[in-house]
Amino acid sequence: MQRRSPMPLLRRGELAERVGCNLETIRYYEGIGLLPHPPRSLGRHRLYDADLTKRLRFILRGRELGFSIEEIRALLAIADGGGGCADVYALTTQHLDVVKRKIADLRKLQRILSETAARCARDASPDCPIIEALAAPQQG
Amino acid sequence: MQRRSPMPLLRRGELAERVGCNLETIRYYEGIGLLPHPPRSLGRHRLYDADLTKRLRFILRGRELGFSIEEIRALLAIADGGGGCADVYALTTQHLDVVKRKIADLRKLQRILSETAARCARDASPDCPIIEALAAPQQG
DNA sequence: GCTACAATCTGTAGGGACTACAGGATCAAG
DNA sequence: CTTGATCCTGTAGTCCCTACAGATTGTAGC
Repeated sequence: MQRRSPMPLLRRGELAERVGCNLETIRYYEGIGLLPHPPRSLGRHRLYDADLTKRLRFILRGRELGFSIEEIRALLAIADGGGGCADVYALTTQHLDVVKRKIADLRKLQRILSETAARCARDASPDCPIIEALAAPQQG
Repeated sequence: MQRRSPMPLLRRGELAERVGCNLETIRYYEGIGLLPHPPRSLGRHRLYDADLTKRLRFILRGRELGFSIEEIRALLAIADGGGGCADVYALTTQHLDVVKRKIADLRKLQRILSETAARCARDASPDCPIIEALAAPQQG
């Protein structure tokens, strides 16, 4: 059990910098109950240990991966509860579908954007193909 | 010039249904100055012609493609001004970069999600690989 | 110990892009 | 002419933060 100060209790600003988020975001997550109330210093300053840091990283990671706050709340509940890997699996594959659809949409968008940009004369001509493309969605 | 009633002036609800958006969205776009004030009926009900419908479609299409309201405002200004295809090109390619980055991120996410989901035992075991993956981002 | 100055505390307001609601007026059909 | 759907207006709520103001600590130098 190596407990030789692996982390010397961070304050909010330090934690924010370490995990790479806005420091108000931390307070926000505490406010909505994703992050538990941390212990405080004598002067009521929040103090974060490794566990809380890990939990915050979990939340941020989930957000980064596109999970909603409520989805993350569910994941955390399962993680806290210990069991229910099946639930996590369901949540994840469900989310995976959303991600796949999003990628497909963006790829279509990319194609449209680059095609129209390629056709663009890049001059001051009044008939811009990009504008046309935006104006006429799918009129066959 | 075939002006034999190509469209018989739509009211807000009809327009919303036709273009496929929430009817409050139309009023919102009018409020922020993307959509001009339409003519009204005797009883102050908004009446939309083909031009306004087209403009709304333009806006919705732009949003769908991920342009921000301000970007669309710029595109519309250029379209209204007539010239400046070069500006449109700049805006589009710039946006294309964002889209490309987003696709790359989502692909990475997709890989992570499907890999972890595949490793998931789908039982009630306490050590869920998905939870682990979320908890430990990139600790080498 | 005292003085600066940075960091944190609190509550609350703002932002982007909508969406919903309440209470009243108008429209189209019967 | 009445009924029920639609529309009007202004305003409040949603989601997920982000920023600000004014007061309070924490800390480093002297």
